[in-house]
Amino acid sequence: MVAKRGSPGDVRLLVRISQLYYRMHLSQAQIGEQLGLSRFAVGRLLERALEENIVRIEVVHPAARLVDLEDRLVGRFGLDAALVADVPAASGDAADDLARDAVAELAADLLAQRRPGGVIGVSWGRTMLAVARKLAQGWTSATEIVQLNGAASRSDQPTRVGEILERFASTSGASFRGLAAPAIVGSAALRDALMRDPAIRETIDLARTATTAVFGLGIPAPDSPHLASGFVDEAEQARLRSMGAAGDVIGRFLGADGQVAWPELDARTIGLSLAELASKPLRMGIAAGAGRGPIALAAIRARVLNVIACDESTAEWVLTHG
Amino acid sequence: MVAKRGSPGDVRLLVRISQLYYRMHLSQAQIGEQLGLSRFAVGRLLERALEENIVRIEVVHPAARLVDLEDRLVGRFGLDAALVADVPAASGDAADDLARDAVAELAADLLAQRRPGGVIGVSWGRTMLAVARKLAQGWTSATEIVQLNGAASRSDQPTRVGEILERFASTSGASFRGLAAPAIVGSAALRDALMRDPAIRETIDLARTATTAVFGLGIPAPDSPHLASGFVDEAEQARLRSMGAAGDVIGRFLGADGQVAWPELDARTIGLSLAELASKPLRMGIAAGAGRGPIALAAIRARVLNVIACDESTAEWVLTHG
DNA sequence: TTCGATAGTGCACATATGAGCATGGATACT
DNA sequence: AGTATCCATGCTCATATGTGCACTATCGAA
Repeated sequence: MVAKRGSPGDVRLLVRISQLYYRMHLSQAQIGEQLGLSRFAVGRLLERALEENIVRIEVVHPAARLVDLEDRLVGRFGLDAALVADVPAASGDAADDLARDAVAELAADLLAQRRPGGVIGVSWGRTMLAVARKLAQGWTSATEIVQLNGAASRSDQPTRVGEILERFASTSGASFRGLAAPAIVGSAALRDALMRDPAIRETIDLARTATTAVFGLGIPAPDSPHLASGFVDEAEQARLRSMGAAGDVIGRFLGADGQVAWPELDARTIGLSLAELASKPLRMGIAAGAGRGPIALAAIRARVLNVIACDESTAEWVLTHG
Repeated sequence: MVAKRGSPGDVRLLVRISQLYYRMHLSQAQIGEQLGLSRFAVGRLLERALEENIVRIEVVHPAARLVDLEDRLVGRFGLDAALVADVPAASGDAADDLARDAVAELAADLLAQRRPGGVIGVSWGRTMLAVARKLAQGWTSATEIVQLNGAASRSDQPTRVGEILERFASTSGASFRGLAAPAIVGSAALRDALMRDPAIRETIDLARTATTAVFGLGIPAPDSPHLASGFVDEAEQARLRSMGAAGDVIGRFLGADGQVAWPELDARTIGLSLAELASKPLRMGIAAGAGRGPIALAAIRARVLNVIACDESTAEWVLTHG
C-alpha cells in the first residue's frame, strides 16, 4: 500500500521522485522500477509535484524580465516584434547615450535577422545614427536606401543624415538617395511647391516603394532638430506642446491618441505621410532615452510601426499607460 | 542570420525559448515554427539554457533535505532503505519524545508499505513502543510476532514489552510470543541454562525463523533498561563505556567499529545473536533522540540492519563520521 | 450490506524528445 | 590560396512521455 494522498510519506515520495527525475535524470520508467511503481504512476506523481510546487522551474537570467516585457508589448498591441534593451534606469545625457546604443544594437540585430530586401526607407536623428553605426557588413541584400523625410538644414546640431544613409548603404551594397529638403517649412504652399520639385518628388516616390522603414521616435524638446530648423518659431513650438504633442515620427507630430497633433503643421512637413508609412510591411520605430514613453505609445496606437525597439523604462511606461 | 553564440541577442533567444517551453508549455516543434528554427535547434538551445543556468529546476520542498539525507545513507552504506524524520534540532526530553514519535511514524509507514508476512521479530524499549502505537490496523498479514531478546524484569521503568507485542499482534491479526527472561544475566553459564529452558528455547527458535526484525538502537546511559536490570553493576557499566560501547542492538553492545564491545558481557545476554539478526532479509533499526549517531553507525557497519529510521541529526552524524 | 461516486491504475496509441551521424560552411593556420 | 579543423545543422531512428479510456478498489451514504 502506497502512502495516502496528503500523508507525510506522500510528500516524501513526490520529493524523492522529483529528485530522481530532475536531479539524477532517470527516466520515469527507471524510477518506477526502482520504487515499484508503474511509469504512469511516476508521470502522474511528477505532474503533481509540479502542481504542488514541490518542484520549481524558473527562468532566472536577468534578461528574462526584458523578454517578458517584449512578449507583453507584442501581445497587448498586436505588434510583429518588440525589442527591449537592458539599460540601467539612470537619467542624464550619458545614460541616454548608453540607452541609445543598447537599443540601436538590438534594432540592428533584428534587421540583420530579417534581412529585408528591396528598398529600405530611413529617417535620421541621433538614434538612427546609432543604429547605422551598429550595422554589420552584409546585414541585408537591399538594393536601395532612401531618406523618408526632410532634414533640417539649419539645425545647430548636424543631423548627420549623410552618414546615416552612407552607412546603411555601404554595409549592404545598396545605393542610397537623400531628400534634399528641410523637415518642416514655413507654409503648406511652400511644402507643396517643394514636393513638386522633380528631385524631391523622385525621392519621395522611391520612399513610397520601400517595403521596410526604420525610424526614430522623437520628443518635442526645444533642441529637437526638427523644431530647431528655423521654420518653427518658439511660439509655434509652445503651441505644439500645449496641443499635447507626444513627439514625432518622421517629422510628423502625434498626440497621445496617435492622431496628428496639429494638422496645419503636418501640412508643412516634407516626407512620406504617416498613412503611407503605416502601409509598409516592416516598419520599425526606435525609442531610446528618457521621456519617450508617450510618443512610443502614440506611434503604436497610430500603427505607424509594427516593430518597436526601446529601453526598459519606455516599455514599462507604455505597458502601464496603454 | 541568427545571433552568434555569446552575443547579447543569443542570451535573449535562450531566455525566450526557455519561457515558451517551460512557462507556456509549447512543444519544441511549435517554438521552432514560431521562431523560424528547426526543432533540433530549439532542443539544443534548451539544453544550453540549462547548462548556462538560464533555467533553474529545483526541488524546493523542505522535505527535500531529508530525502537527500536518506539517499546518501542508502548510497554510502548500501542499505535497503533509510528514513530520516523531519525533527527540529532541539535537545531535552521533550524534543527526544517528539523525535521518537516522528521516526516511529516513518518506521510504521515503511512497515505498512512493505507488508512483511510470516514471523516478525521485535525488540522493546521506548522507541519500539512508539512504533507499536503508530501501527495502523491491518498493516501486515504476518502470522506471528516474536520477541527477539530478553526484557529487564527489575527495571525501574516498565519496559512495556507486553504492550508492544500486543499492539504489533492486534493490529495485524497475528499471534504473539514473548520471551520470559532477563536481557542480561549474571554469568554465561546462567545464560546458557536459561536458553535451554524449553519455553525460552521455543521462543528463540521462533525468532530464528522470523524474516523481518524491528528493533531500537539504544545508548549505554545509566538509566538504560538493559543496564538497570540488576545483573550489570555500576563497575561493569563503567567498564562497558570505557571499552567504547556505542550502544546496543537487541541488548548486545557494539563498539564504534560494529564489533561486539565486550564479548564476555555478550555471552551473558539472552536473545537472538547479532549474526542471526544480520541474516534476516528485512531488519529495521530505529534510532531516535540525541546521541544515537555512534550506535547507528556501529549497527550499520555490523550490517545488523538494512533499513534505518532515524532523525535528521543522527543521519547527519552518521554521514559525517562514517 | 449494497450501491454509487470517486480516485487511482495500467494500457494502447499518439506525440515529443534525444542520440548519433553525415554534411556543409566558416575559421584558422600554413 | 589551399587545407585541416571545428561547429552548427538537419536527418533518421530509438526512446521517453502524455492522453484518453476502460477497469477496479475504496469509501461513504442509504
